[in-house]
Amino acid sequence: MIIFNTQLQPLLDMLNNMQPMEQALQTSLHNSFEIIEVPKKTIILHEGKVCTKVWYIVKGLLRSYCLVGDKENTTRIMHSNYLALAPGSYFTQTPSTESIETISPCTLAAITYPSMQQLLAAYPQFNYHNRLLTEQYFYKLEQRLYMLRQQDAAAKYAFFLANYTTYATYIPQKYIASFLHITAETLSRVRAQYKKR
Amino acid sequence: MIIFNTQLQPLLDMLNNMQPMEQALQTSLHNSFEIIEVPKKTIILHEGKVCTKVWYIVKGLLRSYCLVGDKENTTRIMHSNYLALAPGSYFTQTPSTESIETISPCTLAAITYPSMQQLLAAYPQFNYHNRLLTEQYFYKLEQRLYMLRQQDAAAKYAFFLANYTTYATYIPQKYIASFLHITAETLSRVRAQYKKR
DNA sequence: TTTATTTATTGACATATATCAAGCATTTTA
DNA sequence: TAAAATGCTTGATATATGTCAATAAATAAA
Repeated sequence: MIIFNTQLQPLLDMLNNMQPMEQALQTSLHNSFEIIEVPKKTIILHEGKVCTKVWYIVKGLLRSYCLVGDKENTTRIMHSNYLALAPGSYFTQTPSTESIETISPCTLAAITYPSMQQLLAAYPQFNYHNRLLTEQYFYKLEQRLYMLRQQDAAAKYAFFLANYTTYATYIPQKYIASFLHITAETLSRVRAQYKKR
Repeated sequence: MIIFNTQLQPLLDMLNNMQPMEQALQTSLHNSFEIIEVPKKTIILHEGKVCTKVWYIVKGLLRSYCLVGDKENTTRIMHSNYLALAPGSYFTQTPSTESIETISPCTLAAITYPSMQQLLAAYPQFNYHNRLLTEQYFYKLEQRLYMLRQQDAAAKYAFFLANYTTYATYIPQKYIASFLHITAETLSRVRAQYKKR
């Protein structure tokens, strides 16, 4: 096993864990990523633009959001060792309906759509990892739908806490609220109820 | 091009349209499906059971649903030329959290998980179709999330009408209501408002 | 067809959550 | 550090939607 002494190691570990990758693939993969440092509150993908990259989150928190009427809806909250992208836009290479923004200072590893396609073509084995990742994200997407189907605000927040425990503290409440599709005021009241017990 | 004079032709056409399939794959695929007739209100996948099949819908309407508290939530409405499955359960071959039920009498073409895996192993090309299908379903899943994020019941129903026009008439309202995560009474009132104009 | 069952509509009322507003707390900026 | 900006909390009130109930309509069964 090659050891790349970089911030990409957790990503390579995660992929090798799914199915060990041949060395050439690991090297190509490693060389395809560009590490970038991004300050807080930076929009890395603007609504209306095509999502031409996938960002592996080395460190930090991000969220994606879209406008519904005049309201901002947080659609995803993304943390380290997660891939950030706008799937609908990335898959079809058409304009995105959502934006992606950093919540905290982030270290990201970016790979372009063409690079990814090249890797998939050059290393058929890599399609397997790709498929498993898509399936994992599919599952998470289903979970978010299930969250919105909870009975009331308290149940939604309980669901959120159960699934985002580790990061909950670092995410501004207003984003959690818009993620749960409730107002910041309602979330504040729900939390006040929680504290009482 | 081979012509299979059966009810599977639309499925083969759809797949060939993505990327022409070699004849051996088309034949194997064709032979892997079993056509079944299912009456109305039949549960083809029970919650708690593993989803070991994918059903291609030749004719008819189905829905998937899950329980949230004591309420039944319709999670998907599926129509002809669509694949019915419980993705979370199928991908991981673990018990399903949702059931799948026919809304009308259906003609279905079923393929088992092992058969599908065999086809994917025997015909690497078929992985491409598989990936595109997954991406398409991913997109639809995102759409349903977006629907639930609409501002009010009227907006949700408008979204539904815009995306399910063709089938809207044939789906019992109570299922549409639970799909929109509103009560049947609220949906009835929203529709009454619509008619006024 | 006639009856029974299920589904849809409508009204009265209850309730959860949104909205608006003010004050407090925290973070950012100068 | 002070000032400004942003975010959170709490209260008063409005409103959309849920709940319950009764009736009508549509569908299924006898």
